[in-house]
Amino acid sequence: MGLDATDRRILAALQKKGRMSNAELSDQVNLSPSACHRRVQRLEADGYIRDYVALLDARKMGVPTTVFVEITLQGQAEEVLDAFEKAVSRIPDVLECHLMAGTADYILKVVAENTEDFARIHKQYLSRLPGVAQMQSSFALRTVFKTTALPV
Amino acid sequence: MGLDATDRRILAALQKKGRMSNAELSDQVNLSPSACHRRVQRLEADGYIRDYVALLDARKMGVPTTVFVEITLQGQAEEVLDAFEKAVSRIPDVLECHLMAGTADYILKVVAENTEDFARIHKQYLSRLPGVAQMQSSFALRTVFKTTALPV
DNA sequence: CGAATTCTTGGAATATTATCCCGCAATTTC
DNA sequence: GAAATTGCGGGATAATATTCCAAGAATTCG
Repeated sequence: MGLDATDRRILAALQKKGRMSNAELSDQVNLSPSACHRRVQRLEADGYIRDYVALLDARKMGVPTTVFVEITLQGQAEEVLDAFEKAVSRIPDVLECHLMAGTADYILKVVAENTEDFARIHKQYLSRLPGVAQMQSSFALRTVFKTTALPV
Repeated sequence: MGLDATDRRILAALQKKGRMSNAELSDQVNLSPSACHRRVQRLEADGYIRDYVALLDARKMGVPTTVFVEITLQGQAEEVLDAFEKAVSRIPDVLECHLMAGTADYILKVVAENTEDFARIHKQYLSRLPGVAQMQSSFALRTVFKTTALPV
């Protein structure tokens, strides 16, 4: 893959703390600042690091509720899927959309203020999605944990 | 909630590009650099911004496969749940764990290299989780989209 | 085995950026 | 209406990123 142990340590560190200063990072991976900086630039240029983002607190932002929505479409013609995906991608409350194996269905991850707010999202967006045969929503009572850090 | 329109613009921008320089950010939100910086510090201190992280490319990192695992436990005694959650949180390939409403079950989001690798994860970790009555794994064929950005 | 090439390193110089301090203006409070 | 509070912009300074260069290790090739 082209990653040595030092690269992996860099990636592991930046996955946890993306705004770590280069000096601190170079310290953690036992490299001089300039060598470390070069590696980070390479990892960015080669696409291992896709982005740096701020993660917000869902509770503080007023969307503490996560809902998983399983959707079965009426058919699997490509146009049906395309139209569905295009429509889904415009819903701001949907954070993830996965095409699943098996019967042609999707899983969406949706965030909402609460149950009522999800009802609004359902009415306003989900119920209007094209090509839907069946929809089943499952509420998360509590997020036990959640990370964006891939195993390195 | 204590957030005005400028705060929201700051949060929206940092959710997309967490390493934006303060000068660039202040420009986007029509604020002087110093005022903008002060707001960011407040948003961090008040916990609206939880973290800055680097997002890695799952494909490049060799884990292009996402699997959702639904788990039903044998009982809902608190000790059973605690033991289960504690054990799950030690599996590096599990990125998310949610306690779901309804029958006491969980949804896990797992990443793997491929189907075989998921078999390894299943054998090595999932099959050994305590208190499990039933487990059903669903493979994602394709991630249509995925974002960490909450609606602001 | 040795020379040449390539690759990666560390340190120093420079440019960029973050951070803090100050005075000012607007709004609120009494 | 005066005092206090809040948020602003500009400027000084400290921290940080970024680039350049020469030297050392690893690899290739004759």
